[in-house]
Amino acid sequence: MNPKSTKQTLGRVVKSTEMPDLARDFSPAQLAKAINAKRTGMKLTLVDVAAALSISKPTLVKIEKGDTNVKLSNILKVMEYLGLSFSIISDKPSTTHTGEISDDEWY
Amino acid sequence: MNPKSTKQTLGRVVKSTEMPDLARDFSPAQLAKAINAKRTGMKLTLVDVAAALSISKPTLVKIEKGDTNVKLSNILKVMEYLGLSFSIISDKPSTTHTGEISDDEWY
DNA sequence: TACAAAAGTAAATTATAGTTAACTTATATG
DNA sequence: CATATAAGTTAACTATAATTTACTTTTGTA
Repeated sequence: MNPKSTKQTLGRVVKSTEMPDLARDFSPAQLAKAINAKRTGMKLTLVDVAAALSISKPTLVKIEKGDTNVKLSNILKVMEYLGLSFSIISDKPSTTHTGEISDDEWY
Repeated sequence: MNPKSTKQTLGRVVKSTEMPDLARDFSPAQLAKAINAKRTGMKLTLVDVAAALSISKPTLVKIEKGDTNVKLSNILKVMEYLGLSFSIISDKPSTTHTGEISDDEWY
């Protein structure tokens, strides 16, 4: 029941390639899914994107499989092209200081 | 005036190595700064971290200089070790759908 | 200011990511 | 089904990231 590849929405079953929940904690697999979902959602082929960014198809495939043995620069190219970006999260909930800031207590 | 390396906080000037504003739009330079700020804030040396993660010091330096010609796996090792993580952002503000989801309109 | 520890750089070598080209499944769609 | 288009894989090769070692520079501190 409830396989990841289908979703019930107001009685209508939606088969996807669905956008992963980007609020979740980061994982390479999640990034891969987001990239693949974006690309397919935009109706672009692997060859389209690879050619547009001057990267090879095998590299794009690696990225969409969640392989982390890939240069960051290539991943960023793809993300930017598809309209994805990162934000950086710090474990310790950043304390939203209004008061004094000692020189190295922020972390 | 207002150089990036100092900050006025309730009359006290704080020289840093300051945690970058993680809410800002992502850039490799920002990531580099966050990593360097975390490491130094935690009083760890380049050698400490490099040794703990079995990566070389020159690679760590590249990462902290914002060089993107580095494997994602190495960056993720460092980030995890220091308690940093990514979240993935989609350009188009994700429409917070409650209603119908057509099969490829999410992007 | 001298000493130590950390930061950062450089060059030579090794490991491996990335490329190209060709091929093999898959997925549509006429 | 037959054909086409995209996805995904493979192998040989090239480009370059990563490592090691050693050195230079910076920074902090007794």
